[in-house]
Amino acid sequence: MTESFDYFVISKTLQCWYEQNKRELPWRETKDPYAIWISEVILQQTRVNQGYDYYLRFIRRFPNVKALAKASEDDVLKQWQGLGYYSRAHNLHAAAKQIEEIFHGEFPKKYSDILSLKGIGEYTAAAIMSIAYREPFAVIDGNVLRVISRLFMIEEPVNSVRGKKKIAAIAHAILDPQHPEIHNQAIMDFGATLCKPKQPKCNDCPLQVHCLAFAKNVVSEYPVKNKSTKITNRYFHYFHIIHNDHTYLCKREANDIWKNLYEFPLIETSKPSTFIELQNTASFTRLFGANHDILFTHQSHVKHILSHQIIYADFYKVEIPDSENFSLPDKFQKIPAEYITDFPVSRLIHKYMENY
DNA sequence: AATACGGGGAA
DNA sequence: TTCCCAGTATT
Repeated sequence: MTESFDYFVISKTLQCWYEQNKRELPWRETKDPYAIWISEVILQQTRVNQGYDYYLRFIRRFPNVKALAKASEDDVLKQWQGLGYYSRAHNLHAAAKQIEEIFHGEFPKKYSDILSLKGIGEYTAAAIMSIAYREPFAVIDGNVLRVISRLFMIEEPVNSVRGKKKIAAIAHAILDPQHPEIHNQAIMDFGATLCKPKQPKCNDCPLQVHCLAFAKNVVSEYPVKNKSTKITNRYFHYFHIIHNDHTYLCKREANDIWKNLYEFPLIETSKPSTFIELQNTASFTRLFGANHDILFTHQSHVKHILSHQIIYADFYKVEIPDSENFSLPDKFQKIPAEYITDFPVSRLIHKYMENY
């Protein structure tokens, strides 16, 4: 009894704080489940500032499920270019088609149906249920994990199953079922702007009296977390081929970084390699044969840092005389030079194209 | 239960 | 440098 009352006070305090301090955001102007969905997927593992413009552009280009479903894969990827985690765009596109075919173009209203859509997990399903339909589902994202882990001094790592279950139980317990959409957005905004990972503003915190970690002066030790995996090094060698004002691009199909994005013909090596060493590989011969009239020029060496890998990329300009008879296998698309910007590419390729 | 998946911003 | 962000899918 006293416990549930305490939970109620916590939610009310958060909601009150939210009304005074919430950020004005475009996806908070609508109850359209489609728009809410797009915003939530864009914001997966992505800060509001980074996703803001993408949201506006995406909604303008694909205003509803039908528009997204009938768009081309490349068009959707192109809108996503630069945002990262490209499977989100792929899944968004697939889910729009799911909605068209399975739910007859109407965005589903049941939690289980929403959860069945590609790219929607427990967090996003709960966010849509609560924000678009005002149903009592508690969201659990990075902010909620941190806020609850501090408030209740959760000792289990938040990235362990036990820790997550413990926090999920509390998240549901403190949810105000009368105002789930306000509660959920309140606790996330609170975590993002006040109960931050570094330098939380405990002095301004309206939940200070409820916070066990603050009482023991150990806020900075929470959330407890298992250490992350280590990073790997990769070595990419790209060939920007120029032949009759055309170049070649290839779509990345493997389950790897940048899946479904395009890039120049690539040779990846397990160690740093000079051009001479590259020339002696079977991959090189497959691309360029034994043709001696080709002029290779080293253009740039780039260190590209991702979350769990570092890519060392060399770019070579490959000039082939117009008179030369040259072609590559079908998986490489021959592209007129002026069309290369039509293809969705990684940040790494985009930067090269900009400087070229 | 672990790992892969981008890119950027803050300290 | 390190952390981590309105997480999900795969292994």
